[in-house]
Amino acid sequence: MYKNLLAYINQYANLPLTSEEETLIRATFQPKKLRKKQYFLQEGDVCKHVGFIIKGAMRQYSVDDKGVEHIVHLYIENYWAGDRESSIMLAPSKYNIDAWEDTEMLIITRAEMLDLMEKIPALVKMIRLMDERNAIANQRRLSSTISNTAEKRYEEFAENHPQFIQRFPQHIIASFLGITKETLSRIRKQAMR
Amino acid sequence: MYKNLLAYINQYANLPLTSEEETLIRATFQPKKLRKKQYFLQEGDVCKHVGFIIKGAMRQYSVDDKGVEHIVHLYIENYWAGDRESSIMLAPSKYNIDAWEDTEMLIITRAEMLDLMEKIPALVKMIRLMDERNAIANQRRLSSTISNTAEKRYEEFAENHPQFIQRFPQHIIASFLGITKETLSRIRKQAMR
DNA sequence: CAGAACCGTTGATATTTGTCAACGGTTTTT
DNA sequence: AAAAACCGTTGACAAATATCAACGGTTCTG
Repeated sequence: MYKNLLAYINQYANLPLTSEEETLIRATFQPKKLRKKQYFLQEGDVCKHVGFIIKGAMRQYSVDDKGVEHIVHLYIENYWAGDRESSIMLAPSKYNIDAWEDTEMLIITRAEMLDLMEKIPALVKMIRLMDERNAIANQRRLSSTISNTAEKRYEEFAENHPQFIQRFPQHIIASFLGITKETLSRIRKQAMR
Repeated sequence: MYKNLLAYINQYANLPLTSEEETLIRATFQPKKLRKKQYFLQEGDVCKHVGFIIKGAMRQYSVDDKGVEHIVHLYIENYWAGDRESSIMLAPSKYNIDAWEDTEMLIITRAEMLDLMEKIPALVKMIRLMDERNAIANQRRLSSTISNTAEKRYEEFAENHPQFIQRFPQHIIASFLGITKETLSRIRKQAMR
C-alpha cells in the first residue's frame, strides 16, 4: 500500500529515507477508498486533505450556472488530488473532486504535511520539485490553451498524455480541453484521414 | 534600489533578514536597466536570469507560425520575470520577454539563487510561498480560460488586475486573454450599455 | 434479463470569435 | 513640423465552435 508513495518520494527527492522517517510517513498518511462516483471533495466544502492516488482515476471540475461541468484536472496513479487554494486559504472550494474509477488513496491534512516537512528533509525537497514541475506543466497548458486551436490542443494532449486518453471517455477529455464532446468527435473524425 | 526587493522578501517570508543576509543579497543581485522594447530574453536562448522588477513593465510572449504574438505574462513592479522551464531544463526558451516601458530590474542566476537559498532561510520560505500563490493564480487563470466566455474573462481580469489595464494598451490585454483586439473592442463596447 | 444510463456520432442551425481592410486620432521619431 | 508608427474602432465577411435533437450501440444495474 505505502510502497508506491515511498517510491515516489525517493524518486523525487533522491534522498533515501531513514527507517524512522519511513515509519513516520506510514503513521501519518491514512488509507482511503472511494467507490466510483464517490466525492473526495464537494463544492462549498473546505478541502481538508490532499490525497496520493495508489490505484484508480479521479477528476476535478467546477459546475457553471447552466449545470455544465468544466473539468480542470484529471488524476490517475501517482498523482496528488486536492484543491490547494481551498486548503491553504481555508476557503470553500469552487470544485468537486470525485472518483471516476474505484480508487485507493493515501490522504493527509495540510497541517500534518507541514509537520512532516519539518521532520523529513526529503519531503521538503520533493515538494519543491513537484511545485517546479507543476509550474512548468501549468505554463505549458495555459500557453497551449491561449495559442492553439482545439485541434492542435487535442493532438498535443493525446501525444503527451496517452494514459488519460485510455482511461477517460471522450466527453471527459473534451471538457478537460475546454471544448464540447461534439467538437472533439468531429476533430477526431477529420484527423483520421 | 534594493529597498523594494528587501521589503518584498520581508513581507513574504515574515522572517527579518540579518544584516549579513542583507549584505549577501545586495552583493548577489545585479542591477539591470532595459530600454523600452529591449529584450530580456529572446526565443531560442536559454534563460539565464530571473529578474525582480523595481520599476517598469514587461511582457512575455511566444510568436506563432504566422508571426502572431501570444502574450502569456505581463509584469510590473514587484513581479519576477523569467522562463522557469528554460531556466531549470537549460533548454532554449519558446518565449520572448521584453520591456514595454523603460525598466529597472535586479537579476540573479538560478545557481546564485540556489546558493543564496542555502544561506538564507527567509528566501526558502519566500520561494515556497511564492510557488503556492503562483500555483493558485495559475489554477484560477486556467479555470477561467476553460470555463468562461471572452467577455466574462475580460470582466474578471479587469476586476482583479486594474493595474494592468492602466499600464498596457488594449491589444496587449486582448492577446493576454487569448482573443483579438477587435473582439475585445467589441466586448467593451457592448459592456458599456 | 430487461430497462436505464452512458457514450460517441451525426445533422441542422445558431453563436462566438477571427480575419481583413480601412479610418481618424494619438504619440513617437526624425 | 512633417512623417511614421501606434492604437482603438468599425464594417463585411469567414471560420471555428456551441447548441439542440436524435440515433444506435454499449455497459451498468436492479
